[in-house]
Amino acid sequence: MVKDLGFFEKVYQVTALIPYGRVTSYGAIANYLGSPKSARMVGWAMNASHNNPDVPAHRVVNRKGLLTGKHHFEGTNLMQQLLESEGVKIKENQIQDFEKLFWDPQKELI
DNA sequence: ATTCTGACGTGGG
DNA sequence: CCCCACGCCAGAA
Repeated sequence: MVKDLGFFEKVYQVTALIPYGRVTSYGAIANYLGSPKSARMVGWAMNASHNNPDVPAHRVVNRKGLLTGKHHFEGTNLMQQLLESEGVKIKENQIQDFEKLFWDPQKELI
């Protein structure tokens, strides 16, 4: 029996469900977890997601579709490369057509 | 226990 | 749209 999943674990679970080529925001995940005010914690969780290779942290950006966490990836544009390899267009750290690619767990993951 | 931090979000100007 | 200030809360030291 799995013990009570911590906040981080939950974040990983949801993040791992983000479809290929889609993106979501820290706030959306936090909202889905029932803590809309804990968006920062989602980012913090991403910071600790280095142990979880299954967590596509590059598909999580801030509410503007800006790659604010790219500096936490190796190199200077690994995050962008990963996204572009999935067909996501990025210009100046800004995801193009962010609204179209946005994946809201609360709506899609009923 | 206390203090600080942060890959955010919102509201006001 | 931009900029600024504040709240938020789990984890680390």
